[in-house]
Amino acid sequence: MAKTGDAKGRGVEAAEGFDLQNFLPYLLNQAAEESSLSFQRVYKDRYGMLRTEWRVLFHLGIYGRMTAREIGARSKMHKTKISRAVAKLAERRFLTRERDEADRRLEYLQLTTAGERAYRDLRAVAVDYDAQLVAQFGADEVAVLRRMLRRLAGVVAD
Amino acid sequence: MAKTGDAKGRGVEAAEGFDLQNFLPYLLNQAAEESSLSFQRVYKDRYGMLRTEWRVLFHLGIYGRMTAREIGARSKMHKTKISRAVAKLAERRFLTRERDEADRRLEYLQLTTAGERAYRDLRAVAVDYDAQLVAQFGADEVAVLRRMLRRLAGVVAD
DNA sequence: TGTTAACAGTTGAGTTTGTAACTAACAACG
DNA sequence: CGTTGTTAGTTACAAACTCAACTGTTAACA
Repeated sequence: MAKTGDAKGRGVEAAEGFDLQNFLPYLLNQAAEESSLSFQRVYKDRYGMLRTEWRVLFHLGIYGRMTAREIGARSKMHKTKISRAVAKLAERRFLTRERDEADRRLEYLQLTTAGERAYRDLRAVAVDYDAQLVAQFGADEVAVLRRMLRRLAGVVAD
Repeated sequence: MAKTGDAKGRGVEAAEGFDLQNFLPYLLNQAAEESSLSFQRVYKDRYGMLRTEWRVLFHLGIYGRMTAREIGARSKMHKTKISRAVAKLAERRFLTRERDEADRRLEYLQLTTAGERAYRDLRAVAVDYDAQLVAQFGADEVAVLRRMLRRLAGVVAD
């Protein structure tokens, strides 16, 4: 009963009512990409960092000394990405690696002074940027948004 | 006045109150990635498609015959990604390419019967999956979410 | 018209990512 | 102890992405 009269001109049953712009995975990706752009420019241009790298930097900046495994557990990033990000950050002297002598598989990562400086700098940018993103909505709306996103992201605790 | 007494144990000023889990670009990425996973498994396992490919497929399925340029304008995907996705879909006989004789730079893309079949199959999965994602929230909440995401994605009209 | 700019789409080189296999170390249990 | 399994982290290779340069075509306008 759908009005699919003009299959040529209008596309295959647009009338069946599937809207890509409302498909959550697609919509989330679009929003995520768009909202990452400006911040990406900063960490990329200012520090030559990749997304994985600022994430590792922030994890260490926020939560302090921890192992790659813990970063993986918190962020759900794959361990190879973390491994490579850590290698780059270490090379740039943004963090130090310290072997755990009790369990020599583990390596504790910690920001150096330079790493902390970079973290604080980027954190300030992030705070401003987030505020700017949030400013276009009401506080209650933002609370709803954050709660739903956390749920969709599968964040249980922290 | 922030209680940063245990810099070693707690990390660098967690007290300054920056929470990665609330930073919108990060949170959006987490939610987007997580929510894409199940659907990705379907188009990947069932059709060996990449994300760009199902997107192109859906654009043609929903909106009908159009050029690569139009797909790019709607989806904000880079033209090289689209070019390669189109090449793959054409190779699999999911779409046909037709040169515009009035402006020979343009090429109209259109799904074949096989392409349409794949589109309908995946659309059905997408509809179910979206419903399932949405089911865990209230209808009003979802409306708020979608509106905010569209805004963040920079969707003006359509 | 002839020249220059702009546009649609493709290709190639270098970079980043994903997958699987790998090393090194610990754990469990006979 | 010694075998087997598991874990933390790395590496190798292939797939995918990015960016810039390219082809072919149309538009602008002197």
